[in-house]
Amino acid sequence: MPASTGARRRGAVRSEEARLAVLEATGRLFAARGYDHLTIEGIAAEASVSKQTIYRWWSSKSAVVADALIEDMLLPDRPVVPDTGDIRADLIAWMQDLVDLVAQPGNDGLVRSLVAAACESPDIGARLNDALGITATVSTRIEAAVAVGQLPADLPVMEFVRALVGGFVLHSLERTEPAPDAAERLVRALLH
Amino acid sequence: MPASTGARRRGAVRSEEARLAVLEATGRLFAARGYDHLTIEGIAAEASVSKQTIYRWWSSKSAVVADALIEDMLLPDRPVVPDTGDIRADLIAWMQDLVDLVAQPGNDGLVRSLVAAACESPDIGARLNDALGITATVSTRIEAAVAVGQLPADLPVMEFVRALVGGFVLHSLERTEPAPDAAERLVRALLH
DNA sequence: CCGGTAATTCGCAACGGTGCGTCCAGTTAA
DNA sequence: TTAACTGGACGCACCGTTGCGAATTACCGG
Repeated sequence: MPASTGARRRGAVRSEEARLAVLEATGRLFAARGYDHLTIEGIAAEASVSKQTIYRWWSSKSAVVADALIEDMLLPDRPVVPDTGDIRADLIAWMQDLVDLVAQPGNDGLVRSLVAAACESPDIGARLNDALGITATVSTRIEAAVAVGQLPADLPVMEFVRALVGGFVLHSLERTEPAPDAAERLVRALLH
Repeated sequence: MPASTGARRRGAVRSEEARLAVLEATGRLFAARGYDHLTIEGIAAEASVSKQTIYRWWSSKSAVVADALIEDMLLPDRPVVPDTGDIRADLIAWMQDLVDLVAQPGNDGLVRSLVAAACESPDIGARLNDALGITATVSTRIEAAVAVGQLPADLPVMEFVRALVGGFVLHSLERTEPAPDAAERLVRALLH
């Protein structure tokens, strides 16, 4: 670790090309076959990189996935919570976007794969909320609703969001065809 | 075909002893090392049973775990939702029991293991709710609260419960020390 | 300024280990 | 007789590690 000052490093420098190839390959395989069928050797082959190059920089499969998650290689464009002033309608619209997203052909196992990864790695678990767009979009929208009095001032925002996303995740784990009004029902369960 | 009378089976019958030994061994190993470190060969050894005997009756690791789940080999005694008449206090008490349960020494990875298993198997996923005691206790308690007017009549009960349990599960995945008032906050997020 | 050397990267290829899922042989029980 | 049992072996996939040669890059002495 040749850090800030003094100890300068000598020798070849890390190949950014290889690094990106690994993360992109991880994203492709993750989407195509899911987290549990992901293997280091498979990633290496897909990225046209040697296995050692992966082991040199990442300690495990979950570390690679965590990095790919950070660099936005795993998830397609995440829905954004709209702000029409009506918090209920906005949350329903957002949840519906989420439902539609995972209903698309290639994305059936996507949530399950993410959750599986989170089960295995604390790093990914901590970022699971972020991955589904919570901090970035939902909680700020909730706080705005609290500010204008649409929601009680003492609402535990973090827990509220967790319940919302958690309900969505549990539903995904059940693998049942989501009802047409699934998004609306889930939001209504929280906003009654 | 081997119906009521007449058509008798020939040959040895399935050993109930072996069947139970497998499920009990699965329960022990699941609690001790978690779902992902569970192996068929490990179960066979722990149960003093040949690997073939497992493959004869179960198609995969997750099938064995699903059966063990059904036969209550995986989870310690599950908390029951009390009924004092105050739905909020009851839910908080139940949720606190749940938090305390997984806070016990051996149980840290229990929820994560269950969720990991649910990710891999539709069978287990469908039963995850049951496993955490939903149908048996929570939803009936909720419906009772609806009946006496403590909760709105049009509350989507199933979704409400999913949100409650989902919030708990997501919190487990984050691996953060639960705050002392975590149970209370989660319930308050749903009951405001 | 130039060439040597040391450090660090990469790719390739192999290693022993573990678990998979299957198969066969022999034994035991309905 | 027939099916379930035990025990052992098989090839396969992937693991995580190691050794090797080649390329790259900094430093250092001429």
